[in-house]
Amino acid sequence: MSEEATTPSARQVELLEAAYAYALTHGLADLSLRPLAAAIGSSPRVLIFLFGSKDGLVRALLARARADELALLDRFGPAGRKESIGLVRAVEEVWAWLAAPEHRPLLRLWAEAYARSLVEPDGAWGGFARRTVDDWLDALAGCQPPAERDGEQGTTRRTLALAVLRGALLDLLATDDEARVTAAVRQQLTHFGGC
Amino acid sequence: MSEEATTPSARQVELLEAAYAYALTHGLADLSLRPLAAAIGSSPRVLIFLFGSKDGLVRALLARARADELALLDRFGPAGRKESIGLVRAVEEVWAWLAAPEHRPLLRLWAEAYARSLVEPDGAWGGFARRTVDDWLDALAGCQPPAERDGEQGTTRRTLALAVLRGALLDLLATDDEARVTAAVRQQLTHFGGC
DNA sequence: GAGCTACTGAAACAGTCGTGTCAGTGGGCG
DNA sequence: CGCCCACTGACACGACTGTTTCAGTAGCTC
Repeated sequence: MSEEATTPSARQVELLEAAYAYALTHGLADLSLRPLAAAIGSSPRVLIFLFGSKDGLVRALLARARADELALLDRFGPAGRKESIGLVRAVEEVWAWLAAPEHRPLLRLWAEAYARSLVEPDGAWGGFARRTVDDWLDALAGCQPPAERDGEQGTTRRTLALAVLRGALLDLLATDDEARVTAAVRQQLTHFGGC
Repeated sequence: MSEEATTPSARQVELLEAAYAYALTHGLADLSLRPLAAAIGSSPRVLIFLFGSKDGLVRALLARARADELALLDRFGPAGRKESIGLVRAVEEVWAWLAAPEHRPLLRLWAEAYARSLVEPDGAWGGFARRTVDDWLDALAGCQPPAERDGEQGTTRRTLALAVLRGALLDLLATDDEARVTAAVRQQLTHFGGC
């Protein structure tokens, strides 16, 4: 049914991983087959052969990035967990991950893909932003106690939590001022629980 | 001193305005001179002549977009105002503007430029994200009462306000779910003032 | 009228893009 | 051995890209 339902071959995942590392430092916007192939020790011919087309490669790269994202989310909000940790602790822990300098490249790539998918909803980028919002809202919902999770107020609270995380991340990526931005997130957490 | 300190000619601002309208609907990422020129009734030759290069044109377009942004900010936080309206009201009013459907294209363009300037800080896009964060923080500072404005807590509060606005905007652009996102912003406002 | 400035059209330049063609390689398995 | 299959190199195709060259044209001032 899908155009690429076949299990990826060993060589395919090897090249995808190399291309992913390349994309993390060079960005996806002006990604070009020839420079990429030269950098990862391959050739445009092979990339086209393995991924079908450049669009296919980009789709694979976006899926790869999303896998990293989902792996992060799984650490905090495994939907079927016994006891939920609550939104406050979830935001706290997620922010620690987002603010870590070693994750900057991935988050820049994420921002790039997100923005691009807003401008042109069709093609390889299509739906990335939408998908990522749903991923995160679901994960945050998994962190809320059941009583809070359902109902309008629960939706509102996790939407707000996501907004704070995303907005703070944008600020951090632009200014690199971790002290100021982290202080803002902390400020939110103190007001978020009580009241 | 600057490479383009000359006052823009009438024809230049006319074409810039047309190109700006084009960029608002088509995005900046894969902007190309020939299709753009054809759409606005000009020619690649003329665009190069008037703006020096494609980079010059992109820079002019980004400056044009920033002008729109600064015009918005001026409406809320004119730095030398007699009485400050406070962060809560500022966020409230700014959000009303951001959530208006007719501003969607501008905000998509903004997100695109922001993300791109994160990935490649050099070139025409360079520094856009950084500049825009400073613009907004300054504007929000202008809305805070003087006693709150200075000091660490004031900085933290306006950083948080900006993060909520930006994060909510990202959500809105991706999901178009104005009711949910606006509810989240409102929720924040009730907690923001009191406590 | 001459001369200057601002703008414009047509065509071509060198380069890069994604992709297709054709001919192989090497290894596992019958 | 021979066959197949995943993979690969060299190369060319056509369609773009930003930019340049050359040759203007309108309008203004002197």
